[in-house]
Amino acid sequence: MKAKPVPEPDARARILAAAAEVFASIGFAGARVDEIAARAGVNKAMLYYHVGDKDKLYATVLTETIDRVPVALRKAIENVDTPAEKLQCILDTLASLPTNNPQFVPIMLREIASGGATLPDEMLARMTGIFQIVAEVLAEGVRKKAFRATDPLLTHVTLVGSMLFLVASQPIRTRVAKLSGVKHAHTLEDLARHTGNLVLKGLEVEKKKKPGRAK
Amino acid sequence: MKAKPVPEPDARARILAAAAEVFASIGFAGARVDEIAARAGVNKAMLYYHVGDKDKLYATVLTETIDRVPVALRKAIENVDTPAEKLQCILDTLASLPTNNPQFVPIMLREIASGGATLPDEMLARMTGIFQIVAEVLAEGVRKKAFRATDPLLTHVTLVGSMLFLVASQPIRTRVAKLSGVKHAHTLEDLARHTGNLVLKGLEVEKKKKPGRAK
DNA sequence: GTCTATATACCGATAGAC
DNA sequence: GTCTATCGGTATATAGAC
Repeated sequence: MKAKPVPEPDARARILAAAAEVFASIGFAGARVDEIAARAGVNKAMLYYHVGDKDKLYATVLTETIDRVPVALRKAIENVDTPAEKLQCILDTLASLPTNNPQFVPIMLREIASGGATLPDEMLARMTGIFQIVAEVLAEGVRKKAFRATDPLLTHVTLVGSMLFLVASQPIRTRVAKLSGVKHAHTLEDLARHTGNLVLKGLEVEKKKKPGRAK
Repeated sequence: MKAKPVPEPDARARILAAAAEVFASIGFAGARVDEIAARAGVNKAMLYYHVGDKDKLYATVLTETIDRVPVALRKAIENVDTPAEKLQCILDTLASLPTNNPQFVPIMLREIASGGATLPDEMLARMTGIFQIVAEVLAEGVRKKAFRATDPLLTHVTLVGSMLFLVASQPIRTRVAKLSGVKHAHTLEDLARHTGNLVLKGLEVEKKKKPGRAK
């Protein structure tokens, strides 16, 4: 094996990191290639040389950003026993995204807001990787009689969506809390625990009740 | 009282409606004033004459779009008895937003994604109107021993966030479902009921349990 | 591989005729 | 009130020297 074919070991990485920042904070249309280059400390022409045009830049950032999430989720639940604890671990991991992968949440929110209009099927397939993990845990929970049977896709979106929303709304929530004089100051762990307490209970099987009309 | 000072009864309204569409689908930075004018069927110069520049246009759309929501929520719960039913009504109303106020969800998602960086305090105060309603219902539920006491702001965001996310992700979810061969085809009512079943249970008071360590 | 300088296009905004 | 024509600014992208 020969030496790395990549020149300037980290120029490309710096460009992608800067691009992720800018795309996350102002979106694709608002992002300026000049600013990405400046933030990466490279000449704009070098940005085009190393990565490509703006579309290529965004696609690359999107791919790398999304792909890190299923990896983190798998790792988080691999040594956890019960399905309920696994879901809580998934929530904890999502809450930690701003620390480890700060661009994921805003970028994903914007993609959802535009209905994935510009997302190629291949990118959707990557997003499905996250759903697969949650779906597996839900199925395991149902199999072990810990969860009631729900629509996996809807439950996944409810769980992940509320978590992403909670995380993304952190800055706005802080301002709103200040304006209305409400207490705030929640850590990211607080958010995951609150969501867990609120949502996971809805998954529990009914212990002993009247038959009731089930759907 | 004299006749309407506004010329061309609906030109301004058509402009605002077109602007809402475009802002919702591609965001502020991506929106083109020319396209908004074209979609409204007015000359671009008239757009500037009737409404103002792009910033003014967006601020106007944002104000009108947000303000419609608390009104709809108040109306939805005014003749409803129990707090739990009120929350379900709120979810139903949020689920109906794509029908009555299609721009609200994508616009709000984008604002959250950018951390409200460009939102003036006055606009935040308007958003607080939605939170106030949910907070009132939550407080009523706690007072009537129907809900356990939770952090109102976090619970509000969890509830509304999961609902908005569910609604906004409808197009992407449809594509994902098709790609992974999962069943989909949910009506907006299905979404509200699913969220209600999942989240509202987490608010119920524990009937009879061991004291446990609270918080 | 690196950088300057520039081509090319587009977009927001308005001047000014009617 | 309405519209055409256009100005000025800015953005993406690349050509070409080193």
